[in-house]
Amino acid sequence: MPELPEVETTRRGLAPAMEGKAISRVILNRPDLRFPIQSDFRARLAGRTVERIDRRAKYLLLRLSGGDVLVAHLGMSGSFRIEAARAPLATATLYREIPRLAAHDHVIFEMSEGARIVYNDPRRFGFMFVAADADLEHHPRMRGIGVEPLEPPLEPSTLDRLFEGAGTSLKAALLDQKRIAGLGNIYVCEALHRAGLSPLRRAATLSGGDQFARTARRRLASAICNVLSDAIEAGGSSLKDFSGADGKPGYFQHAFRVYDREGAACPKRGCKGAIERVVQSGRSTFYCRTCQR
DNA sequence: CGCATCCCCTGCCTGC
DNA sequence: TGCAGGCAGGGGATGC
Repeated sequence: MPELPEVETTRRGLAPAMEGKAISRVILNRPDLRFPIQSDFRARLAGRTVERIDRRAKYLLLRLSGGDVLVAHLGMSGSFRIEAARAPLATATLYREIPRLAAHDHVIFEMSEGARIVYNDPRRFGFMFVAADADLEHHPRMRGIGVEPLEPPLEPSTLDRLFEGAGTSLKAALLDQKRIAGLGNIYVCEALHRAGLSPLRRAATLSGGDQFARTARRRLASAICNVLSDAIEAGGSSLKDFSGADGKPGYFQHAFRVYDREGAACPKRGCKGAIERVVQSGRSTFYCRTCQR
């Protein structure tokens, strides 16, 4: 589910529920997600105020008072939901209301004002950890992450540098988080179709000074920025069950031009081709061989 | 070093 | 209806 637009949608949904508010307690329903959860995870969060929520690549960064940062990655199936504070019962409360747990609710953040932020992740490819904010850029999981494609907007000259000497396919190069951060399988396929470039082409053919490469870089840089901003504006893509933390599903999946559209007519005006599915480095690629060269 | 392959895990869909 | 197999938005480890 979550590529850059979905993570950004999640960030925007969580911000009003968490920023400026304190975490009173953290509940762990299992000792691990993708990786074991740090033994001091709960203690380092309790009582801290979430000062700001940022995004880097596909990571959410919750900056905490006291100099720590909570880093969360949603993997393939992770999502957050907000359960608003319940109104206090009018008369004496005879029981403590137990919130309903859904399957795969692994981590719950209780906020001081009563709201609960629930992390759900069926496949458990997601993970979280707490780190000192000052060391974050040296952290093994954060080190080496590539450029952010939107802020500032990706430049053709950056693509020139990133693809120089790359022996791999354009598709694989764009999926590589060490080059550009935040693209995943959907948005790479969509960006390449918008740019009219074949995912099978060698990435290095976009580097250098010849006319084709210069044009291709310009088209690709624009296509990447445009598809990501369009998707963010649509609240991301909801394939199965993704929804932003506010509970609203995204609707960018209706704007897919190639992803998961094998056999459909190519949507490009005037193109008579059809969308094909091929496998590259073990993952599906959708493209039109007629207009993507 | 770069690249392909396999693997982690659960759920859903297809075909038999 | 049940079951096996394939596939899924990510990315880390391994081996060539």
